[in-house]
Amino acid sequence: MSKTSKTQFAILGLLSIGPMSGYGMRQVMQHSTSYFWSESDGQLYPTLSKLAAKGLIECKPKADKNTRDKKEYSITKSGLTELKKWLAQKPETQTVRNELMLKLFFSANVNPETSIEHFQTYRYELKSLLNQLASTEQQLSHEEKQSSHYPYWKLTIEYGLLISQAKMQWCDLVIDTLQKITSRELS
Amino acid sequence: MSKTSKTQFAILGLLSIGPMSGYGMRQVMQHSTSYFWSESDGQLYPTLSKLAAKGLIECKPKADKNTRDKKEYSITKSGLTELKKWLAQKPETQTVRNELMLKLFFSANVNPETSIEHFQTYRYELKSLLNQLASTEQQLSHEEKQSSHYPYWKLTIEYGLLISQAKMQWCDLVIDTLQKITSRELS
DNA sequence: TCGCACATGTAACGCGTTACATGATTAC
DNA sequence: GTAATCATGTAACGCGTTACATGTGCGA
Repeated sequence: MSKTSKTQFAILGLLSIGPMSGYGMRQVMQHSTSYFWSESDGQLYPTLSKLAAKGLIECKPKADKNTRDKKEYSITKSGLTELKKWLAQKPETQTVRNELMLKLFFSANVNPETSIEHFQTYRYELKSLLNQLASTEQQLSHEEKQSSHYPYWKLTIEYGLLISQAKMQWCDLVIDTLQKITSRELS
Repeated sequence: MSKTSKTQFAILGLLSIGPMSGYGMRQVMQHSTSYFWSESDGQLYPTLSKLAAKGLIECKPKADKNTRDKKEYSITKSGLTELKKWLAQKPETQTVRNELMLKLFFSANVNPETSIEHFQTYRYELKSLLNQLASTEQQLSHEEKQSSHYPYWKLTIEYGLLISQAKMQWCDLVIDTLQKITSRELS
C-alpha cells in the first residue's frame, strides 16, 4: 500500500511553511531534515511540475528582480487540504534496512578488529550529527520561538539527539564486547 | 554508489550459518532480523537463482525424503569469500526516510489531538517490539550460547532494545508536549 | 579567469514491493 | 473437507538514485 510517493507531501509540507524555490527546498532539507528525510533532485523537480499541474501548488516566476531562472512556488488552498488529509492519516510502518546491522549480524565470519574499525567510524559520524543537531537546536530557539512550528521542530531535534545518544552508547557496548572477543582469542 | 543490491549478501550471510531453503530464510528473517532487515519474495527467489548461477551457493534438491519441491541451499567457498569481502567493507551510510518524523515536522498544520493519536499507536507498536525482543533474547541465551554467532546476535538484540526504549521515552515526551499545546489552546 | 554556489531539469537504470499463480501437506 | 502453513516462483510497476546537461552570478 506504500505505493504513492511521499515526495509530494514533503513538498506540500515545506510550502506550508512559506513560499520557496526547488533549490530552497533542497537547502532546507539538507540543513533541517536530512537525519530523517531527504529527497534527490530527480524526485524533487518532476514532482514540483506534477503538483503544479494538479493545482496543489502555484508557481510565480520572479520576473520582477533580474529575471533569473528562479521559480518561487507557493501552496494553494487545495494543496493545503491535501496536506492536512495526509497528516491526519496513520503513518505507515515502513520496512527498515540497516546495512550496519546486517553486517554485524554476520560478523562472526570475520575477525573482530574489522568490525571494531567500522564501529569507530560510525561512532565518529554519530558524534558530528550530535554536534550539528545541538547547534541547530540553539539556532531554532533563537530564531523561531514564536512560530507555531517551533514545538514540532524542537521535538524532531529532540528525537535526533536522544536516538543518536542511544546509538552512541550502544556503539560503545559493541566496541567493548568486540575487544573482549579479541583478547580472548589471543590468550 | 549504493547500486548493488544487498539481498545477495543477506542470503550469503544466512547460508554462512548453515544450509537453508528460501522459505527458511524468510522465516529466520521474520523472527530474527525484521527490526533491522527484511527481504520480499520478489527479491529473494530470483537472487537465489542468480547466486547459484554464479557458483556462490549450491542447491541440493531434497530428493532423498519424499520429493517435495523443497530446495536446500548451501554456501560455497567462493560464496564465503564474497561474503567476507563485503563484511570487511565500510557499511554505506544510507539515506533515511522516516514518515512519522516527516509528519511530525509539519504537524503545526493539524490539531494536536490527531498527532497524539498517531503517537499512542506508535508507542504501542514499540512496546510489542520490545516484548518480542526480550523473548528472543531469552531464547537466544538458552539455545545459542555456544555458537560463535552468539555475541553478534546478542548485540543486535541489544540495539533493538536500547533504541526502542529511547524511542519510547521520546514518544512520551512528544505526547506530553502535544497535550500541553492542547490545554493551552483551550484556555 | 577560475571555481564555487546558485538554479533547474532529464534520462537511464536498477531496486524492491505487490499481487498473482500454483500446488503440496498438515491439523482440526 | 477446508483452512492454514509450507514452498517456490513470476510479472508489473513505480520509486528513487545517479549521472548527465546547462547556464548564471559572484567573489578571490
